[in-house]
Amino acid sequence: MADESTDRVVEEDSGNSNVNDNANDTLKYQLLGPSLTKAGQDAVNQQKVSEIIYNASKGSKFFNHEQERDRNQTLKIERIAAEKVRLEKLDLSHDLRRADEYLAELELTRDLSQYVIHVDCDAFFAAVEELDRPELKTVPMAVGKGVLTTCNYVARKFGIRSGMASFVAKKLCPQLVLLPSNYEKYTAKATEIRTILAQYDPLFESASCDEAYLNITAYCDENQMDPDEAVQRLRAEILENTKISVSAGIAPNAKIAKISSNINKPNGQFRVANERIAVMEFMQSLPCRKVNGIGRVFERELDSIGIKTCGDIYPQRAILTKLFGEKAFQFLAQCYLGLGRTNIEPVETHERKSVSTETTFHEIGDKEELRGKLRWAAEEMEKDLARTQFKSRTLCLKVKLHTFEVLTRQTAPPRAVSQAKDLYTYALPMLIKLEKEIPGMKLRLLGLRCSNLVTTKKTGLNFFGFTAQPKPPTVEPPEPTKEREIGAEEAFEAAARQEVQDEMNDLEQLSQEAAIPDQSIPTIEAGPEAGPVEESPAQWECPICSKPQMADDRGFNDHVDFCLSRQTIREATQDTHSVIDEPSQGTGSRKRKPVNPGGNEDPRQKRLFFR
DNA sequence: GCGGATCAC
DNA sequence: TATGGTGATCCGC
Repeated sequence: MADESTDRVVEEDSGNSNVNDNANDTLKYQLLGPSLTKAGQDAVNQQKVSEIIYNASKGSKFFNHEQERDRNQTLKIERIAAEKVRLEKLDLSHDLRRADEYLAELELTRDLSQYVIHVDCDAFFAAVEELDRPELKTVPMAVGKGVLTTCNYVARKFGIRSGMASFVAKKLCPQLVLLPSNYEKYTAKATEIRTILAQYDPLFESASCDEAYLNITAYCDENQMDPDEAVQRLRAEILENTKISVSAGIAPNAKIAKISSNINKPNGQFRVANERIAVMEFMQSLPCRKVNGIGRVFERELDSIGIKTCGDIYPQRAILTKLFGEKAFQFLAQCYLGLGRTNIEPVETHERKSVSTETTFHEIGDKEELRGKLRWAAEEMEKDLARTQFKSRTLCLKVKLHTFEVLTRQTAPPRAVSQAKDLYTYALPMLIKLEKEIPGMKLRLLGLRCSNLVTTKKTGLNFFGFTAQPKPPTVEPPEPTKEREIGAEEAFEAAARQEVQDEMNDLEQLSQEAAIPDQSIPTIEAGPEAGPVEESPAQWECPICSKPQMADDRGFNDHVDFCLSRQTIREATQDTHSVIDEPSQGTGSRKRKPVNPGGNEDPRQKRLFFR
């Protein structure tokens, strides 16, 4: 059976013009940027836009790099297509049975009892700017320098999109108005919106600055309201109170809600009913690219084996694991069935895994100047680590060459680090090594990333009041006062001396593969070696609700904000049910199953849950 | 565990 | 003239 259907697809596939017929087609598609399939592009002559972008980019280093990437992807895709042909000559009955068993297993996890919605602000940054300057509503306008972060719907008619280089956008539309971004303003507006969201689901989940997931099952129950009606009300309330228009998707799970919020954008909503048949039909004709987690590359790979829509996944199910791996198979199986998570939870409950900082600059080859950039990155990282209250056991240096090629090198300092001078000291040898590997190295970006994080926060109780760890977690002792009093300049001079030492030893070190810095570096002070990585998520007591809280500094979603807005709501609405006051009683106020059917929501974004 | 690649926003 | 920053995951080695 699988053989029959896959054969059919092969034949259909031979006429596919998207894949290999014209190498420039895929490159042009690539150059159009990632947001092509998003909303607002219907009226655009995509062919013409593509030509303009292509010509504006042609010959640049960026273009050459994209071309190179495109070539590699094309090669990979050819291998995949050839492998498919090879596989289909084999006996696939075992793989087919295994796939079907997995699908049957997944089917058992289907949960149609919840109303999950995804709320997405329409052209958010641009919309906020238009509130201050209404005259911009009727002209093409975008926010961002160098690269656009957002543009209004007038600009989209010209083929302009977020993520586009502004000089390219100007070619598409010379009269485009460009505004610098003002994140404080957007944050303030986002807070207003979240205040309203909390009334519909106090445990809503901010997906980003301008997006959120809500589970409105309880709200609908309590208010005897249809989900469509509830969302109409929610959107009207947001528009009235904040003057921001939002779109929404309503579905049995987050994955479909997310897709649905784009369907009637802007200022619209779309619902997929909580019925198996409705879900299956919706997925059947849905282009894979619409699913969160399937980007331009995976889209091309799937296309090359005849999968364009989620419905196309089924006939190919027997070969997916061998072609793309187990994770991808499981993910695609969930796409086909239209499964997704239903447990929506505040983002504070997620555990941070890394902190990073990076900047792009004009091409730099001068070694001293590059050290200056590294120093700056180290200083930024120190601030970020202080803000997030972490130390790091793994330090990663990221550079982008003038050719746009990206390289990373990581190292594990002998102990967790957080101070700029330490970060600099341990990152510098990696930079030096790269300079030796790449003679005449010229960079356009340099950054640092810290992972394997160790919290410096006081330990306590987690969100639900359980102790976070069986053993008392290690807490980094405060730095000795002596260290604190050393000024940054002084510290860097010390690091610079170390650098000279490093460079003197460099040849020998390299020959022994010993890019490990001298461990007698002044800053390393006693203190117990950090034991097992501190993972306690609960760190501080909320000044509003006096409950121990998960720590996470992500501004938009911080708990205090949440509590404050909840207080405001309660004052305004005489809210009496307020089960959210008692987070320790369970999974919150919602009537819903706490389980996550088929937790593998996204091939590249693992969700984190309470332990 | 490391480095490259992909993805989202 | 000129193409971003942050965080996360997966894969092959």
